[in-house]
Amino acid sequence: MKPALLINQVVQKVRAEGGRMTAQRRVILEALVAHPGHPTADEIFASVRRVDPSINLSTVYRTLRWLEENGFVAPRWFEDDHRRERFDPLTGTHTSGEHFHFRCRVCNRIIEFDEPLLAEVCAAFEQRSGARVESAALVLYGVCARCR
Amino acid sequence: MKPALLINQVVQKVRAEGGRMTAQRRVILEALVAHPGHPTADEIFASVRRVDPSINLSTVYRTLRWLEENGFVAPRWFEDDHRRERFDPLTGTHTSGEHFHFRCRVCNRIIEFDEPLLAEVCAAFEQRSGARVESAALVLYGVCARCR
DNA sequence: AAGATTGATGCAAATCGTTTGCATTTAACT
DNA sequence: AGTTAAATGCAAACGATTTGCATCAATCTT
Repeated sequence: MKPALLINQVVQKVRAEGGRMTAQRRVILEALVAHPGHPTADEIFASVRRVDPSINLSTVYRTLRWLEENGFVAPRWFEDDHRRERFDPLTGTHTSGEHFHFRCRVCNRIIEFDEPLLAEVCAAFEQRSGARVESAALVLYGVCARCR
Repeated sequence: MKPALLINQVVQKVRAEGGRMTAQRRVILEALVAHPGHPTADEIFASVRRVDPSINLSTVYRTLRWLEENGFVAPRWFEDDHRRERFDPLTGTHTSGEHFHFRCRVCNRIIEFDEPLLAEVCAAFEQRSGARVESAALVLYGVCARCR
């Protein structure tokens, strides 16, 4: 459903920026790709440590920030643990403003969906208010099918 | 449009809970009522200090938490400064799940709206996924009419 | 293939918003 | 007025993220 973010693309971009493809970055990327859903920095850190225990948390953060700045992941926050940043690997299958999240309060899983009505909601608001809408974040909270 | 949260109601609730109506709480409440939009704790703190410079920031937090637990305000986070908690005075004019926010990235103002389509979006998602939706948070980001 | 260059790392300390423990104050009861 | 427990002020703790800096190592040079 959601094709994995391709490591090759990242390598290419790193080099294009005059950066270096380090062992740490490779491990972090692999952890991110392998992770289902929207991991936090220390979930990634935990995976990464199993492969190379010498990797530091700040390296994980720096790598995730780099990925964010270069459009490979997007930061997300959800109302329950709103302080922990979560990283949403971007795949190009849906662009920002066109998809939303559902978070199950039982299993904490996050489900991603496209929602055509959302565009209408934005358009309606623009008309009514005179504002220009540039992006939208919709999060639904509840209990997923599996947990009911 | 948005009727102010009534101090009398709070006083009533405080007493019902066996609590005390202190001078500090009164000042904080007045600051909150006087504040347009969705202030942060230290915006409230700043207002409050002008009236009584001896009030402490932790008292502001404790009071806001109490208001939150008793349904007088709701906590909100927006993507730009996602770390700062904002306090949304609840008025009973619209209930949770039925209203959303627009945030202007120029003036940082937050505009609140009801949006009937949102209920449809939730219903559509429930049908499609089998999940039960309990609440929804929709935030639009862009430039408001005044700032264009 | 060895050396130079400079970007990335590990570590520890800093940051920022929010919370907490505790001794003291004070609102509301008697 | 005196009692008592809730609320305060203060300072210290917190948890997630960031930063400065000395060191390490990918890539470029030769």
